[in-house]
Amino acid sequence: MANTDDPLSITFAALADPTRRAILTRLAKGEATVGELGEPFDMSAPAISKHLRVLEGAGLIAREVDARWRICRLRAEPMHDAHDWLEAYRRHWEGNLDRLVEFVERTHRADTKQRDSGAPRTPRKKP
Amino acid sequence: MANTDDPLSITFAALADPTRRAILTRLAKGEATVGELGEPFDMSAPAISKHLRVLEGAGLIAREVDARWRICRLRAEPMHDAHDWLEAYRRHWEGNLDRLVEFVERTHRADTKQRDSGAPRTPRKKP
DNA sequence: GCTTCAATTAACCACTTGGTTAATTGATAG
DNA sequence: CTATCAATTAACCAAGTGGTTAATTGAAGC
Repeated sequence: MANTDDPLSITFAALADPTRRAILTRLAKGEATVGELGEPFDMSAPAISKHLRVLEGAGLIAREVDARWRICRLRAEPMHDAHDWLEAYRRHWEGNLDRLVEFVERTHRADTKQRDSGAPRTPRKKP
Repeated sequence: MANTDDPLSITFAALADPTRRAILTRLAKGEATVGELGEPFDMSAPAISKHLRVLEGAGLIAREVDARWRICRLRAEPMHDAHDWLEAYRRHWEGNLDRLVEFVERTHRADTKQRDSGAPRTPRKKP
């Protein structure tokens, strides 16, 4: 997920790591220093620093310098777009719509020996 | 994001690519063959095949063999957990709660020369 | 000035990712 | 049997990831 990737890809990529998600969960409870954020993890300080850079690159956290400390805060806005993107698929998991389609499709084929669905793809030629 | 990663990480990682998201969007409209899915992209067939493997590994699609063709279908269930995870942060982006906290915190510090927030982190010792 | 401490940067490593071209598998059509 | 076609696998490559240890920066405290 290079720096040239689109914002949504960068957001999803940043969320695709349990350490980073745990850091965001911690920050949801309030600001924290880098040291405090890294304390729960069996991981070196540079490793935490890199995770924070990824989160900052995704716009999911902001860092502010306070003397020797860097105070991190959650910036949840990018999650909004990710949430919206997923929202569009809600009907597909609610009520198991896709399983229903599959079931109907499967039984139909068993009867008539042909594939079909509500939004049929362009038929392949079998001359 | 190795195969040993947790399901949520695998889901987010699978979504962190615009080609794969476009494939899912296409499949939301109905089943399709691998060839049909790859047609819109300026990309080789093996590249599409790899993307489909990632999506299948995340449980986001299912493939069924039909003669020479592989019919792909959307399986949106894994998105449900991702959506739920993000949902927990809704209040942080709605109403710009985090910006509010930052504002209050910033003005407070300007007045009293000390940092503080609603859920304060453990204070650092400055002996 | 010297030390200590928080954090980052530098350099390195093993592994993954996203793409390529070439070869392979399986089914269909003559 | 042979040719064709959909799709995958194999082998390869450049770049990115997630981690390490060692070195560096910058502010604080005596």
